Amino acid sequence: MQDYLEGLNPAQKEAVLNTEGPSLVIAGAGSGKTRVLTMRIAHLLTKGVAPYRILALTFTNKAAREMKGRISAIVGEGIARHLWMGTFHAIFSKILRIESKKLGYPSSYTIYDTQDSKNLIKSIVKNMKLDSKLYKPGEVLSRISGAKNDLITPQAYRNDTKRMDADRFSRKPLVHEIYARYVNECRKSGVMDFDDLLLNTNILFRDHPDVLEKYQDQFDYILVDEYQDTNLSQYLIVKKLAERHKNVCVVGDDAQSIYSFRGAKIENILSFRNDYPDYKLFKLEQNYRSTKNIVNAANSIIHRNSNQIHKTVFSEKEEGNRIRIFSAYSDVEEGIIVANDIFETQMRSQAAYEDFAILYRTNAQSRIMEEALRKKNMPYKIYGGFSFYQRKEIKDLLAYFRLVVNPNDDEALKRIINYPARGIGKTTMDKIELFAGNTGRSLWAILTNPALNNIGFNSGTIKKLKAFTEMILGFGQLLNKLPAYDIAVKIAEGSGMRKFFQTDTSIEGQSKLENVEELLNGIKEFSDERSEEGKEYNLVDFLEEVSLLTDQDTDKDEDKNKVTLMTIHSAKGLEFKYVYVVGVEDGLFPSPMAMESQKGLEEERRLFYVAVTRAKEQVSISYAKQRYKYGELSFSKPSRFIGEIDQQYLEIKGDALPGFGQKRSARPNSFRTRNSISSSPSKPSFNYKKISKGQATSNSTDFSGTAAGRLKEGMLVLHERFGRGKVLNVTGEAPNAKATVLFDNAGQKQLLLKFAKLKILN
DNA sequence: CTCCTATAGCTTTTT
DNA sequence: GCTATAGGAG
Repeated sequence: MQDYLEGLNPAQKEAVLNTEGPSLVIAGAGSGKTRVLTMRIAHLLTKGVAPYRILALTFTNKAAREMKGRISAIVGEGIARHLWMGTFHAIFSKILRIESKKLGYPSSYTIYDTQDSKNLIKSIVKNMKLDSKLYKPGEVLSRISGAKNDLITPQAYRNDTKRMDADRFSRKPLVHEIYARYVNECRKSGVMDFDDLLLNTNILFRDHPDVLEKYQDQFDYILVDEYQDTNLSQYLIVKKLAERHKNVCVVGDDAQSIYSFRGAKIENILSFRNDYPDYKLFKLEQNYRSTKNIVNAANSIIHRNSNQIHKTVFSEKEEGNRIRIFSAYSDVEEGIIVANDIFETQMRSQAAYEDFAILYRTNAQSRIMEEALRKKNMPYKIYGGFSFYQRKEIKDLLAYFRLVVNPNDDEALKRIINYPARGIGKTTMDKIELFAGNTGRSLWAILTNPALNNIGFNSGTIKKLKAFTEMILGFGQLLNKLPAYDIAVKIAEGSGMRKFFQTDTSIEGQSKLENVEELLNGIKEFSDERSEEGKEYNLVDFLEEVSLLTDQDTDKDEDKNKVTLMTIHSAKGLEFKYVYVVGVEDGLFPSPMAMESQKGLEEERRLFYVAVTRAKEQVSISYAKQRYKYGELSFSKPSRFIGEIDQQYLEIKGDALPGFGQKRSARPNSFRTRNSISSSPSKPSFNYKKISKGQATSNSTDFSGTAAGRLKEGMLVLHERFGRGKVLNVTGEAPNAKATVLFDNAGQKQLLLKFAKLKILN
C-alpha cells in the first residue's frame, strides 16, 4: 500500500504528505500536478479518511474521471466511488438540487446552456423594443455572466458606476434592465444557467448558515485543481467551505491562467497566502514531460510576463530537437505542410497517430487542417466546435426531456412545441408569449390555464395546443414510475421524433436518426452504470449530467490512435509527443481582441506557453502569409510571439521569418513586443541558423507595388514553390492586386502579387 | 402555417 | 465560408 509514494520526487512527496492546513502547490507545466493530487487523495484515504469527507474540484469532467480512475486503482473502486469529485458546476448543481427548496427553486430545475441563455436574451431585447444590432445576445450575456461571477445582482449592478459607465460607453445603457428581466425569466421558468449554479451556491451558503455548516462539517479536506482559473464566485465557495477545517489544498500554475475572459481571477492564486497566512508552499519545478529545449524555450516566452509567482521550471531529459518554425504561403498550404510532416514523422519515428496534436487559437481554423489530413487519408479527431450534444436533433430531444421534467422551462418549450411540425406557428406563439409576459407566468402556465380560450384562438388551434400539453403531461406521469431509459424511448416515440427521422430517407435524416438512437443508448448506459453504483438514475439525473458535459468528455473507443485537433484552451492539461501550433500570426494569435491591453497580451502569451508546453519531444510552429477570414482573403505577419522565443532554441525552416535573416541589423526589434520586460533573463540573440532548403531566394523576382502592373492575362510565370504556371486573370489594384494562376503541378491558385514571388517567363 | 431562398453578419477562447 | 434570420411564395 505504501508503494504509491515511490517514484515521487522530494517536492512532490512533501506536497502529498502534508495534508493538514492550507497548502498552495505551484505546479509548473508537466511537473506531475495530477499525480500529486491523486496521491494526496489516495494518501488521505489510506490514512482512513472517509471518502465522502473529501471534496475535490476540477475544471473538466474528464480530469475528474481520470483522477477517480487512478485513485480507484490504488484504494479500490468501492471507496473512490464515494469521493465528492467533479467540476465546480457538477458538484454544486448536485448540492443545489438537494437544497433547492430553500432557494425557491424546484428540485427538478433544469439548466440553460449558452444557446438557451442567448435565445432568452434575444426575446427580452425584442420585448423591450431595443435595437438588436446594438444589444447582441452574446455580448449582453457576457456582461450578465461577468456580473454573476462577481456576485453582482441586478440591483447592485444599477449602483455599480463602473459597470453602468462601461455599458453607457458601449451604447448599451439598458443591460442592467435586461439582466433584471433575465433573472426573473429564469426564476419563473425554474431554470439556472451555468453561472447560477455557482452564484446560487453562494446565496445558499450566505442565507442558510445551517446548510453551510453542514457542508463545512462534511468536507474535512478540500482540494482544488487549476486554482488559477477560478473566478470570484468559485473562490468564495471554496473559502467558505474551508473556513472550518482549513484543510484546503489548491493546485495550479499562474503561468497557465488562460480563462480571464470568463471571469477567472489570477489574483486568487497570487493572493492565497493573504487568505491563509499560515499556508505551506510547495513548488513543483521539475518538468518530466518535455525535453530541455522545449522547457527552456517555454521559459523564455513566459519570463516576459510581469505578474507571476517566481519559479524555475527545468527538465533533466535530453536536449532534444529545436522548435521548428514553418512559414506557409497560405492557410491551405500550412495544412499541407503540417499533414505531410506528420505523415513523414510518423513513418520515420514509428510513432502512432495519437502522438500528434494540431493546436490552434480558434475553432474556425480546424476545417483547413481537417481537409489537409483527409486528403492524406490520415485519421483524426476534432474536439470542440460541433459536439454531439450540440446537434439540433439531440438538443431537440433533450428539450423534450427537459420539458417533461420541468414544464416551466420556456426555452425548451419554444424549441419543440412545433417540432416535429404540429401546426402551432409563430402567430400563435407570439400571442402566448405576449400573454405570458404580461402576466408574469411561464408559457406552460398559460397553455394549461383554462383561460386559454379567452385569448382569442380558434378552436383548431386550441385543440392542437391541448394535444401538446396532454402529451407532455402524459410523459410526466411516467417520471416516477419508469427508469430514465424507458421514458426516453417513450418520449422519442410519442413526440413523433423517431418517426420524423425514419420517414426522412436523406443521408442527413438517417444520420440524425442514428444520433437519436445513440442518445437513447447513452441513457441506457448511464442507467446501467448508475444502478451498479447504487446511485440515482432517473431522467432528472441524466439531464443534469448531460447539461454539464462537454465533448471533451465523450472519448470513444473508435477515437483511439488518431491525430488530435483542438484549441489550445482545450489542450490544457494534456500532452503529446509531437505538437503543431498553427496559425501563429499577429491578428490571430495573439487575438486582435486581446492585443490592445497589456493584460490581454499577457494572457495570450500564457496561452502560447500552454501550447508549447504540451509537447514531449517536438514543437512545430507555423504561420501562413495569407488566409481566408470570413471568406475574404487577408494577409498576416508572423506572430510577435515567435520572435519572443529565445532564438537559440529555434530551427527556421524554408523561408520562415522573411526579411528577418538578411535585413536583421536594420530592425532588430521588429518581432519584440513593446511590452517585453527588460529584466528578461533570456537575452534574445538573433543569430539563429537559417536553414534554407537549398533553393536560393532570388532577389530579382520580387513583385511589389507597381511591378504588379506588368502582369497580364495569359503570361507564363514561375513561382518559387509552385513552379511554372499560366496567368488566368489579374484583378484589383496595387497593392492588393491578385492573380489567378494555373500551375502545371500545383493546380489553380489565387496569388497576392505583393507577396508572391513570381518571375515572368515570356 | 410551412417551406424555401437570399443575405447579413460573423469568430476568440468554455463550464 | 458558414449559420441564423428575414422575407416571399405556396
